[in-house]
Amino acid sequence: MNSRALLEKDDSQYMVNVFWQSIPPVWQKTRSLLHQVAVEEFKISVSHFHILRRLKDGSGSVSELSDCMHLSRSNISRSVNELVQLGYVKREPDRIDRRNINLTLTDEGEVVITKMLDAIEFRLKEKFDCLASDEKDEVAQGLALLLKVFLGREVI
Amino acid sequence: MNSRALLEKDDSQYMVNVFWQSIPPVWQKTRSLLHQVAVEEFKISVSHFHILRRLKDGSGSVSELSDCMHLSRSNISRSVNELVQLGYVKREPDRIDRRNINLTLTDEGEVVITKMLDAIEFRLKEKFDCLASDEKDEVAQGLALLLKVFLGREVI
DNA sequence: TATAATAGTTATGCTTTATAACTATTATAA
DNA sequence: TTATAATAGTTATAAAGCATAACTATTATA
Repeated sequence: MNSRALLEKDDSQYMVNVFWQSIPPVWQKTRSLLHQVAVEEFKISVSHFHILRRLKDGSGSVSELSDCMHLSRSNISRSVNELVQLGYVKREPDRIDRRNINLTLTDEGEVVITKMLDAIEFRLKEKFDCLASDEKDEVAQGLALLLKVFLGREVI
Repeated sequence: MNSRALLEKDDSQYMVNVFWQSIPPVWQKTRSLLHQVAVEEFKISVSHFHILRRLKDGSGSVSELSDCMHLSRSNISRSVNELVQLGYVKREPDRIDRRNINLTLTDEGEVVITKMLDAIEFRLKEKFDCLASDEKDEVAQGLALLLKVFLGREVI
């Protein structure tokens, strides 16, 4: 089917169609991928994986994680506790404001999340390498725009 | 930042970055939207919503839903049971192969899922209407390619 | 200084999901 | 044909995920 023709006919209706056909299945596939790596290979939950992933780029707090992951603080708190017991995360109370507890990865946590991200990247690259260079560009531009319109955020 | 420059440097690495930055947040936003409409407005679960959405385009079975939704048959079976009790879905045993039970929407189910999809479409269009026409085109093309490379499927 | 706000934790229960055991029906292979 | 396997669906059970509310400790503010 010629998407151009449809776009000219009713842009937004077509967008909605494309949205339903792509976003949910792509996410399901992604979630299944994360599940394979996190749960089956590394024996932690997908939620744990996301926490480690966020902490990889620097430190964080329960509240910050709660905000960006859209989960309640109580759940993050419990998950963090489990990650601490696994030896992947350490808590360090802030000396200035003692309400804050800073979360950082341990060396072991760093190793584990790096391995997991590598495993996932490997599989993602396998998929993306099937695309021509200009097609990759199109996907990247499309996703960047989607992010902008959906969340008012730019790709860094 | 100039994405073009990055693309020329290392296409797939950049793709993976874009992927992590866009897909999970976009999906979280989407899920939150579905939750608002399905759970808060229409008092059914997001999973129920997806079942009704699949059944809207024709009939289906527990196994088919299980496959495409990546959920176990037992869960689909229970969910379908709840939807039957709500009066949104009806079961019709197949006369040829009596193992199969055909699932279709009732009139009420049809009305409800149509209302829900309209509500969601309204909000999606609100977002997409902020894009210029050529930008919509870019998003649609990007998502179509993503679908193709990710799931080997074409947008209909 | 009393009150409110913030950060985090713990306790509880509901929802979602997976696994396993089961029935009923149809396909297949000896 | 008959015994076995495969398929479709259901039910039971338990585990994981998640939200709400109640709580402690600390800091801000009125």
